Amino acid sequence: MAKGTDDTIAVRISKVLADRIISGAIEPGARLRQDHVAEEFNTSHVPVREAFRRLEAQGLAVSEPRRGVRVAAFDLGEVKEVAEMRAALEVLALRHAAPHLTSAILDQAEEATKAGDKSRDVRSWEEANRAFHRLILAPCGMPRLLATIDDLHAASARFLFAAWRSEWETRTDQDHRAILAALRQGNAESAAATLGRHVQWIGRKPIRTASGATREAFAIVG
Amino acid sequence: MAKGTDDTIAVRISKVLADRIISGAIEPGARLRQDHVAEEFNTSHVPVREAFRRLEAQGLAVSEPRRGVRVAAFDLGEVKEVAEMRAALEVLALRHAAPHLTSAILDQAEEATKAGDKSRDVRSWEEANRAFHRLILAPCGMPRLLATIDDLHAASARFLFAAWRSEWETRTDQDHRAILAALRQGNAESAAATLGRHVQWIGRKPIRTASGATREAFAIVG
DNA sequence: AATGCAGAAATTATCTATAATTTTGGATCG
DNA sequence: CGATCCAAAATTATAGATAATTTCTGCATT
Repeated sequence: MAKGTDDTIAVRISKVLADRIISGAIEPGARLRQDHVAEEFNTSHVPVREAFRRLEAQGLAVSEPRRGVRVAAFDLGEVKEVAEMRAALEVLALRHAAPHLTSAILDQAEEATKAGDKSRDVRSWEEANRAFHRLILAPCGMPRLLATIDDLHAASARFLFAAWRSEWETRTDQDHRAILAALRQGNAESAAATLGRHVQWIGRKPIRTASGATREAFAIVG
Repeated sequence: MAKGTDDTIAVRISKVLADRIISGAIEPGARLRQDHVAEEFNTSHVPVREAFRRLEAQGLAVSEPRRGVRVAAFDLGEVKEVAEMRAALEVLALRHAAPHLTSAILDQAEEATKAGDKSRDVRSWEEANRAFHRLILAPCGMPRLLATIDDLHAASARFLFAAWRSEWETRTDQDHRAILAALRQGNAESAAATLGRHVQWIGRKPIRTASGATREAFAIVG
């Protein structure tokens, strides 16, 4: 992964901050103070502000004019919303990608699935899962659609990490295998239908809050 | 239309530029020079750069690091892509909005349809059409989905204005009426199906290029 | 005539400084 | 004791200036 030495400073900052927000290192609702960030990266606040605009566009931060920018909050409603948007858009992408899928690509996707099944922590499972989806969708050749899906995946990952902060139980992903089987048989519609259901699978999990009470956490697990 | 006096300057600039790009006042591929824009708006270039980031996020501009930003180009492929994304997402939004639609809203939507049918120029037709879609979709209560659909509408409008720069023939929108009728009968699925087909209706039109040759122009007409 | 190089001009990216706004802490008053 | 208001501090927004990069232009060379 090229760390983009030719990237502008603003892009580099936005990538680092995006990673922190997604991983949960910065809490939802936390303020992002431009001077603090600027100091950390040894820059002025101007590129920091541009980085904030990028995060805003991705839906990872929200800004109120003259009141600063803070990490976007999210609730069960947004988890559902993202799941449904992903279902609609990934199905569309897969329908267009299917004719261009080679067995080489499908083999790679199978490898990604196996890697996910073997993962012993959320982070590597998420990475493998994202790789699977990207592999089978990328050949659709629709850049705008893929960019939108990427942003939704970032949001999904955030929900996931918020719920399964550390514990993770390995599980074999039957959906991924069913999708691959259907694609190998040239049955794009069946694959798309499974994918549509798959990404709407919302996992539930009780987590302990800081105050000691327990509440349910939700995340897209597909 | 609140011109947002409390908006930040960057937001104001981005709105004006977005309007120019959508209307075709600035050609696709044209460079956006920050100092020139800054001079025009009597500001420094810093808010201009932030405005550029916003346009980029909306897909109206593309930027290459250290080489500046230019108005995004588009081709038939992207017109189709946007049409399909709109179909997928607007159908989703309508399914969620349907239970919350009141007859008052549907009446307003019918007014918008009539206004569109009476329009004698592209600009006012587009405005009425957008109002119709927004009215029936907004009650879905999914802010992220609505924001994405808005961006797609902006892109659609751009395609439309590029093709039908001035001439426009009035026509009665049967699809809008069919959608409203289905919604009034509580048949959300039928309305959604019609909407899905409706926004994928791509108009074709021969236009004369600067060099005198004719080529086909395409636009989403729904 | 085409190609390549050098210097100039233009443009972008960043930094430092200033102005404006909001938040906060504390003192005063009801 | 609590609410309100004012002043100080913190933070954001913008401006003006500087450094670095790219693009342009003209001239020399093949």
